[in-house]
Amino acid sequence: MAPTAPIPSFGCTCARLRKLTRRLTRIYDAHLAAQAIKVTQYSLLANAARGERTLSEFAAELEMDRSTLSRNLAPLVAQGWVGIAVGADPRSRSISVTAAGRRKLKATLPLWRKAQCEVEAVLGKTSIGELHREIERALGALPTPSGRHT
Amino acid sequence: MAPTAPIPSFGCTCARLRKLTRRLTRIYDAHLAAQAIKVTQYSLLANAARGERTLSEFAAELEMDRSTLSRNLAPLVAQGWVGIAVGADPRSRSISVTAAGRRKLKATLPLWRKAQCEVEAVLGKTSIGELHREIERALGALPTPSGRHT
DNA sequence: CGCGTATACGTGTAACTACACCTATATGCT
DNA sequence: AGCATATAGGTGTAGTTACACGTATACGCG
Repeated sequence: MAPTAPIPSFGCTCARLRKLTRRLTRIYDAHLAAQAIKVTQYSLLANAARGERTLSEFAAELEMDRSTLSRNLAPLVAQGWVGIAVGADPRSRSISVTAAGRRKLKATLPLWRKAQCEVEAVLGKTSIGELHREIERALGALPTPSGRHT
Repeated sequence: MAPTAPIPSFGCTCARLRKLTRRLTRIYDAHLAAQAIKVTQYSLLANAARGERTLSEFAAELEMDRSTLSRNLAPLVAQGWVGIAVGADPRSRSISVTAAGRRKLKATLPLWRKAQCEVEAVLGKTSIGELHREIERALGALPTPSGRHT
């Protein structure tokens, strides 16, 4: 085959998004490193601080696999920032932020803010607004994980 | 504590982006599952098909850690889709796509296209164009991994 | 030629991510 | 009460991601 066929996927939305995610994550993580916490963990902690919920509820909000969330919480629990207790339904687990977790959030907030500000500065207020709008639009339109099969 | 201080990070660009990435990845992976390949692997394979390069060059293009790329290539090598040979400089590794890899690409392309089309359909041609533009704009503005330290 | 430095990779470690499958408990129906 | 089914989590396995550090080879200078 002479033309070798035009193999695209250089315009793969998913790949482009993943590349951007890699870059952004590195920037945030660099800022948060001073508090020895990653942006993924900080986000989790901040979200958990919104109120006590079960693992399933939390996972559904984040649209993350329950097992993924369970494992991502492990380091936070190990640091004493998050507590996991048996819920009303003994099958469920209630996720809560501890006092230490709240202190950690408070200590990390300025660093996160600096990261966010840097990104906004580099991108420009308008541009980041557009980016957010597009992200939200996509999140609004794209199908949600829906129900698990098994 | 009544006010508890306004802890944000619900507008964290990184977190929103990661959420969107999770959703998109699931969609693409669902389509590609019929060919037992993930979108990350397909992207890697398609990119590798652009020409033989060293690991470092490839990693720089993808803005991915060399060690990450090395490990992500492992499954592709195991499947016989990608070959890794010692380069001109014996320290370097030359990454190439095998004949089997090209066949795999050909077989997978329609599935990827369906995934991409579904995303475009759900988002709408205009919207996905905007999303891409914003992603590219961000990629153009944000600092590149720059130099490794060590 | 030999030594110091820079470069190219690999390994160790750790976290993020998801699917398949297992266990335990709740719930509804008979 | 008893069984079938559904729901909540956990474990196994595998892949994605990056940083710190180690090894090997190249390269330049004395």
